[in-house]
Amino acid sequence: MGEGNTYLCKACACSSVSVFKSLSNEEHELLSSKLKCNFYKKGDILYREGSRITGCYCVQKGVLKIYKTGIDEKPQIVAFARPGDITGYRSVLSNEVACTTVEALEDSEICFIPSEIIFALIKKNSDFALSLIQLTCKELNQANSYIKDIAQKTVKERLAETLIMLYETFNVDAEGYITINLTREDLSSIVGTATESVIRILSELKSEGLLELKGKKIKILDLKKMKLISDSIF
Amino acid sequence: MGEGNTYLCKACACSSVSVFKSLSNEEHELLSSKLKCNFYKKGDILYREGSRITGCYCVQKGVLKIYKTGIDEKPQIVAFARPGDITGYRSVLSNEVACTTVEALEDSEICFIPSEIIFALIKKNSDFALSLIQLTCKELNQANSYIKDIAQKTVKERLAETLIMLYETFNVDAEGYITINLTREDLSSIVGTATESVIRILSELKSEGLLELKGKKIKILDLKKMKLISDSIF
DNA sequence: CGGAACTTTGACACGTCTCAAATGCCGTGG
DNA sequence: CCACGGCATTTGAGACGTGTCAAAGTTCCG
Repeated sequence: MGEGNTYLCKACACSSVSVFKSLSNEEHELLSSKLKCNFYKKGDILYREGSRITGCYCVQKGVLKIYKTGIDEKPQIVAFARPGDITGYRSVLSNEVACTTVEALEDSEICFIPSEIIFALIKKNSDFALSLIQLTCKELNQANSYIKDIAQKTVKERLAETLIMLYETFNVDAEGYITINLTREDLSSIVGTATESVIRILSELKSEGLLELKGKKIKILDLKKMKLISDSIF
Repeated sequence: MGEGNTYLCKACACSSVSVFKSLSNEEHELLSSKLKCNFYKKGDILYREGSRITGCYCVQKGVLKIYKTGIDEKPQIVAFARPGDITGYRSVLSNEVACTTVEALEDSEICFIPSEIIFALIKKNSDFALSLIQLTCKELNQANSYIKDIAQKTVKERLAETLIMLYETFNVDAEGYITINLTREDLSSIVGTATESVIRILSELKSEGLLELKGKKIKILDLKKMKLISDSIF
């Protein structure tokens, strides 16, 4: 729960990336002057499902996992947030309690943007409003696709799909391993399966020569075949 | 594929319900003057996944099913649209090809709203923009919830959940049967399972005294118990 | 009235989950 | 620095849910 020092953040990633690109100079000023950055340690919770939040969060540095809590407290990861991404805007804009829990996967640096600013910008700048709409539309479409996949694909196909998504979202380190530190349990919370199934299928994919495993680290050896599996083409 | 007569629609449901409630009188005028209504027969396709659409659709009368096409052309229903609902706005706003196919479940009357109007209204009226954002946020949250459910619940639990959703969305007729005509296959395309499983579990729920079945028609006898099942509490 | 589409039932195979136990890894505190 | 305890990972065995295929029955609609 620690949140370290708060400092004013003049020119953080938030103002240069993502939905804020349509802001005028003046509006950027307004935004920057109101931002507060915080440090979060790995495992810290930014906010919990059901709590009321008073602004949204823009990732400067680090990675967040965003999940809903299901049966028996089992989490279902619905998204990640990387530098440049914002989260919490849904609850802010709909003026409802948070519908997900957000947790830092690594030590992170996060800007807080008070609700008023968001609303003011929407009122002032219709391009910004449009950007926000397009952002939510894109996420909505991804969510619908995932519903289709999770309903129709096998666990192996979904795991392949998830690994490809992680590969494309987080890139790889010098050795070719995907640059994100997820436990097997985290993986199962994305794929929507049991942890043991993830483990078994990972080693199956390894024995088929498609993956290399080193502890938690995963390297995709044959992206093409992985895509075939993910697309149920075998 | 028939689309019947087109007529100008001065004061249709679209202008009184849903996201358009924040429009000024003047804007209502503008909107109404540009609307074109069409009739669609049961089974008609409004547009297909992958096609480019030039406006969005507002349901006056009837019901639409909205689905994505998956493995082996198997459809996955992601939403319905009833009178007052609009569809297609996602693709319009993101300026992308349609990400779903939309089909009339009954004979329907649908207004077409050209893209320009939508964009003009967003530019002019920030409250309208905000309404649109809130609409997409709500749908996004529902989609995320459904991801969690489909990943964690059994078919029986999801079927119960689906029936409750249909009950709450479409109400019941004089005899208490849910007012929507879905085939067992449609049901399986919502729940994300095989048609035979739907059939088996429906009759299981019937034999448990929770449902009454008359052809395609379904009556919920014990809503409370259905909710318990849906919530995995037995 | 006839044919097509939809529904139902049964048998069977397979994927996936659960539970249990063994092993490995890592950080904490002595 | 090492030993300990706890947590994550791995493996196995068995049960159960669900999907598939096939065939018969039913309903719907032209």
